[in-house]
Amino acid sequence: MSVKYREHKGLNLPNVAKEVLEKWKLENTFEESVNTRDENKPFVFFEGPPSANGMPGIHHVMGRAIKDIFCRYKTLKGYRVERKAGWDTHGLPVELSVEKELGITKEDIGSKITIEEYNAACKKTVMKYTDVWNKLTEDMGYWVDMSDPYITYENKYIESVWWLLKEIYNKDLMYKGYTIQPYSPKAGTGLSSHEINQPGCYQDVTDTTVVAQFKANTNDVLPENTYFLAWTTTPWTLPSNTALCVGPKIEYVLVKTFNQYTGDSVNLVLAKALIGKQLSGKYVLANEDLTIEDFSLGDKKIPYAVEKEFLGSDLVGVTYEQLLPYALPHENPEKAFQVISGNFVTTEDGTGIVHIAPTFGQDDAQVAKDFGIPPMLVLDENENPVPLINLQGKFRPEMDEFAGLYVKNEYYKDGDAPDKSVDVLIAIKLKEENKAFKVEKYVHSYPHCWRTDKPILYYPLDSWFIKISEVKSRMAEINKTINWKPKATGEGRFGNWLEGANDWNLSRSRFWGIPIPIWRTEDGTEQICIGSAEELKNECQKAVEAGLMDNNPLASFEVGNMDKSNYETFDFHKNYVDAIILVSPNGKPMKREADLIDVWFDSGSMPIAQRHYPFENQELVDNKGFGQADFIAEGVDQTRGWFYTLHAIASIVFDRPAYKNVISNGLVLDKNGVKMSKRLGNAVEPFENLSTYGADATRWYMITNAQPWDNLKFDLDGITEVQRKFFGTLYNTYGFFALYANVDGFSYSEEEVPLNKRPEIDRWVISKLNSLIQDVEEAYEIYEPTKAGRLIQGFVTDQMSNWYVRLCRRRFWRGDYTEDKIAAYQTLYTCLETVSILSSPIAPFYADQLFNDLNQVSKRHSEKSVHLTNFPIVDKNAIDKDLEERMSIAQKVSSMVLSLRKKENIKVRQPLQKIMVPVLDQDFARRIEAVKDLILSEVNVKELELLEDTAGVLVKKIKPNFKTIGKKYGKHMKAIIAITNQWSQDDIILLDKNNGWTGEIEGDPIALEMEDFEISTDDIPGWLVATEGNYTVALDETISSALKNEGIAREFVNRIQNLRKESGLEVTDRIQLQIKSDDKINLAINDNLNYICSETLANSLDLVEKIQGEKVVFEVENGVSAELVLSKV
RNA sequence: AGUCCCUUAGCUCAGUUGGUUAGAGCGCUACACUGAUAAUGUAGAGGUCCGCAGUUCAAAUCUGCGAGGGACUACCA
Repeated sequence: MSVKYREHKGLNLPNVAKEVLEKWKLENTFEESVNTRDENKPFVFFEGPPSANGMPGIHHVMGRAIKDIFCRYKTLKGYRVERKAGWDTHGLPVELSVEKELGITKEDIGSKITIEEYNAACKKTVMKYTDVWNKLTEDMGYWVDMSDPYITYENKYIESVWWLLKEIYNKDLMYKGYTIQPYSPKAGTGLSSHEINQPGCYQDVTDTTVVAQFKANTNDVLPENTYFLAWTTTPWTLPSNTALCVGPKIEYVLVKTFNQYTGDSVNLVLAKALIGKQLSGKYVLANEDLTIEDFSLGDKKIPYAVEKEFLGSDLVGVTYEQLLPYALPHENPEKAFQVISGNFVTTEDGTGIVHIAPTFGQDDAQVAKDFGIPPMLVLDENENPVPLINLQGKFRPEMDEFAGLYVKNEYYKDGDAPDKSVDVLIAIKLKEENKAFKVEKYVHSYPHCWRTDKPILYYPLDSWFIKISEVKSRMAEINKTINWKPKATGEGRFGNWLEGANDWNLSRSRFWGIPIPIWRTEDGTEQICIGSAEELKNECQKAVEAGLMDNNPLASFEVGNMDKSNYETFDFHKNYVDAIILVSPNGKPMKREADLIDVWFDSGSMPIAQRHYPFENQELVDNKGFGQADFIAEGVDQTRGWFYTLHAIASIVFDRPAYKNVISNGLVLDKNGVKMSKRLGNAVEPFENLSTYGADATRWYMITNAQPWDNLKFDLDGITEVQRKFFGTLYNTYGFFALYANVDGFSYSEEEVPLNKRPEIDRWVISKLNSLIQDVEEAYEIYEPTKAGRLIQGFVTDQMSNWYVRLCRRRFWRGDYTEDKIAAYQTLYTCLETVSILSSPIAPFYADQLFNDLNQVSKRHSEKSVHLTNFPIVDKNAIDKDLEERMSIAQKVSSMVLSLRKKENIKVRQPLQKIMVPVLDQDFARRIEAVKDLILSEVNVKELELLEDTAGVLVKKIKPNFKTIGKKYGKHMKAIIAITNQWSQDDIILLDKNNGWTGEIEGDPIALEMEDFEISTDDIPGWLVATEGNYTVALDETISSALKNEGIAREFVNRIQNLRKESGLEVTDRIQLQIKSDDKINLAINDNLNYICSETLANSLDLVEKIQGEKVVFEVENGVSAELVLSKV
């Protein structure tokens, strides 16, 4: 026996991780775990690309632990799980951090710094923290191939993205439209919401506001001369009005009164809640002194009277006359000028009716679109639809007397501004035409361009869209085939989102990203979408031949050559491709559309772009399923991010789901449930955490504490608990095993002791173990890691450690190396080894160490790591539910006896004579008989007596079985309970005799059988009794003198064992004992001499009058102390 | 504003198809057990199962309304 089980000095999980990590590196364990698996049995996993320009947080540990668990699990199941890492490299955060770094702004790009230089800086910055990320990956034990990651800025990647986009383009699912965006006419550029939110952008300004009167077309509800009142702070948008919006649930009134400027009699519609606000000042409610008829223009008071009330929904569909008829929408003008409804309408200010100008407001555009209301777009000289205001911020020619005027005076050069702004002119015009109810100055906060300091407009700007609206029903259908964890996220949040999905706005007016590969003629009549480098090269060639370009920028690119170097001969980024001018079929020059693609399209393309499909890896993607993930996992915040874009692209292009199983995990909050942020200082630093507690404890805590999709309240005390409770117990169980297996030289070299030759407790724990394998496998299979972890933890702490080992201790450390002992070793070994495999996906480091500690001696596996083994196969024959039930009885009964002892203050060390258990059915009798010895030894009692109720001494209790009776006689349940509650002991005996009960309740015949009742014993008169559920136990508490002495002997054994331990003796050392003679204990010792000696490995025990050597004094029981000397032989 | 999720002991969480007295761990108190244990056992204290209404013989569980918390979307992640 040369190799021994490693005996560790204390459990240090961070060190374990370090040691195992070294081993993995040395042995290439990760590569092995992939390469040794069957190539034809792939399990496809997609790694969502993190952005490496920010530091990782503790939530990344959570997300990656989930990914890792299932990849490792599937590996154990024999799948080949390749995991290609990736980096998300484009997008606004990168650009912002570069701008900050260089001290420049978006405006400087192209002037102070070239786009080329700027993009180079972005490229450099984006990978700033790769090392940190790689370290986190390693430290937390996340296995992913970092050696060859996909990077979204690489030309190969972009080429695949372009290919996808062209596929979508070819399906006629792309179009150029517009969205309403903040726009600065002075700067001539759109602004991002980020720019709008910069401090100082919102400034208080005084604007001319108008409450306009929109004349309703008469109908059943509304009389002649009825006007809708709508308030606006931007009168310049009134010519572009195409609808009015009411709140469907808001109450409106019809008010009869007069226009203060013209004196005309008018009927006004406005929200009831705003009468006071609008009809104030001059306006007074008509009364006896001032009737409606009395008014004439010039009077100081204007009477009004409320005529009618209605709900907003009643007004929907009513049409009205255009307020300022300069132009009509070029499309569907007949649908314009009607009342629609929207939930965003409030009665906080204004009139409760909102003027809608779809071309100049985001909400406006949305609500108009929902109701099919056309925006005020007219056709320009080139037949392109444009709004009534041009890009300089001036009214178009259609606006007659207003044509050419800036809509805001601020846009004029200093000194050039007219006295009266457009807003004022419009207000005057409306007043004169009986179209203005009220004109007022109003101070409000309005966004300004941070660069020019001029007010911005919300303006329709060109964007490219994917027609999601056309494919969303198919997307919803495909979504139904995806297994979402949790289900509700897929069906609810994601499903609903799909149903209501808007077209996908792809355009981003930034610099660092994938350019939209569309080239277009100036008049927009011809365009081309480029889908590959080859195509671009060919098109460039045509352009060169047409004389539009001097040379072909892709001249040195060799078509079909997939070498990296070949793909570095050009650059697909904006700085490069914007210089390319292509030629249209009609010979016109085509320029690239200036925008970039939404970065979400980048990451959504990764299933194929990571493999440069279809230019490379066609076989893998087309025939081996690598274009479709078996499994992905990300945070729930990705529902409308990555999950969505993956799904959209795969659905549109391939008509299949991008992933079959998906876990969307919740957030990691601090222990008070507050989101972690640097600002609050409550963020947990992942590296510090990992080095303090170790990856295993952190991962185990995260996974077992809450379901992944619930938010995790991250509490360090929780990790400590896991460390102590789960890993501590597992470690100690192994330590116990190793200690004695080394003493006995157990190396699992003996023949396996057949199950039927092993004792009941061995078969029990093996049965439990196999149940565990089955349950854990199922939990992993349905992507429930929390369940798996909790099951394993329960087995380790409750079954294996606190029951099996506890009850079997003496089998390990007493007696010869018999078959029983070998069985015990084999059993415990099997448990430990199986646990190491089952828990390895969650706790990869510790599990590997445990596995190797065991395997190093036994050599049962040829694999050098637990992660290279196979998931254990359930031995269904070993599962014996009856046995598990029996043991559960033993556990319960033991616990009850211990509780009785406690109640009577009798130490467990004091043996007692007898317990009695009433049995009411033979099944129970058989079961408890089988585990009798275990119970007796656990509770330190000599006999167990089964009490059959022959004499009728047992007091019985009866409980109706609600489940079975409820089904039959639900209505009479209460009556039945009332009856059975009154039954006496005799009634219960009678029930037994008659094998049921029949009767009548409210005229209905009732027939109850024995299975409708549960009969249990309540009490055994004259005994100390504990009852729990259906079990009852009685304890004989008389202590005879023999028992008393045995108790004293056990007390001695306990003290001597403790002494041995304290003196640092090895478990195998033999000792000799001297005890000072004392009448009170002599008998107890002499009667149990053999017992004491064999328990404590004492060669001799002498009772002496005077003891020699260093004595120890202790109290045996109240008032009796003993003196003892222990010496090593 | 919309969509979705969550709410059970001081804390973290279980709670099967509705069914008997709603559980576990941590923490607290006391006592015990232990030649594996950083463990463990027993007992005690601790509950308006967020609220209201409904369905039902029976609701933590199903339905509706509401409250509180959270996430996402409201255009350049």
